[in-house]
Amino acid sequence: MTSFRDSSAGYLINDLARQFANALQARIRPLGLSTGVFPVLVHLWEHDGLTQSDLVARVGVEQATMANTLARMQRDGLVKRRRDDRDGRIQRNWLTEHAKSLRDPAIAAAEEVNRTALSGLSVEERAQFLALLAKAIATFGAQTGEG
Amino acid sequence: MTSFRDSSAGYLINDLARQFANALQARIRPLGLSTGVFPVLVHLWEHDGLTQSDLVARVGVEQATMANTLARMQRDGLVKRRRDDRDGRIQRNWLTEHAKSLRDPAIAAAEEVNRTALSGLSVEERAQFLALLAKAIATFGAQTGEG
DNA sequence: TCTTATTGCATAGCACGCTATATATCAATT
DNA sequence: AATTGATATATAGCGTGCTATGCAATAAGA
Repeated sequence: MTSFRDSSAGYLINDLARQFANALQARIRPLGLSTGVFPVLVHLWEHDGLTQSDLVARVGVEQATMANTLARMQRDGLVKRRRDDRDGRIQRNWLTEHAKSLRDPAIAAAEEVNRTALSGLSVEERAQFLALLAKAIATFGAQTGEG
Repeated sequence: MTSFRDSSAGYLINDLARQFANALQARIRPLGLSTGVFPVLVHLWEHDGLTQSDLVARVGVEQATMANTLARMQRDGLVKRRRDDRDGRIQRNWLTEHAKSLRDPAIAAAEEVNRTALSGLSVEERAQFLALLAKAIATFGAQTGEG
């Protein structure tokens, strides 16, 4: 008698996502980071000076969520925001030196969490898992409006 | 050049979990439900009258999270709480008739979200996906303290 | 030029997760 | 009986997500 929750992808994914978030949180807290800023940093490390709407499109959260996250990041000395001269609506987000210096340890922490989480899977299973995750994200996005 | 985020299980799972939560939220909102109460209801539908600590163990969230969720459910007329006669610390949580009546449409909504999310996967892939999710949850739980 | 979108960002308010801490009740020890 | 410990629940405070709404700056149309 397998109950609903054991065979519900959503139920399982929600569970796993919380475990990931908690594990990552524990490891990056000593760096002064939290889970919400992580994807923002990942994008700014790759391409500094993005606008809020750039980040909204890339990270995939709502605009209001990003506004709050960037406000916290500014408060905590991770980014500085400067208005654009040509377009008074735009603010570009620039990493502080401190935020740049956190890149390597932060990425290392995230990779350690990933390794821990997938340590029970074979190499083939890990590849399958990532592929299936990507596929689910893609089909979901296609269904709900091209996120 | 595959960037960190494309091959990070945590990154992908977090993404997918949000998509699931948003999709479920949209579908159960007309029923007066929200995502946080869903796992609690699933357990109470199977076994009514559980205590808060029962639910904490089963659902896997922290005690404080469950306390808040149950308070909202009581406020919204989904559960009634009665103290145990023999043990004054315990409160058992009983579904209202209204909450019982929501079972079928709520489960149907969740199953529809699951189908939508996995519609791009073959039958074999879906089975693999669920198995890999369960495996990751298990190994993760074993590593971080038998949640 | 004036009006009307559209775009970029902020704010309000809430759900839901967390940690840390308090409180009340029962159990066990002395 | 009094103290100590364990258990059950609540509360405070905050991060991260959401929807809904407001506002300022630019772009487009009349």
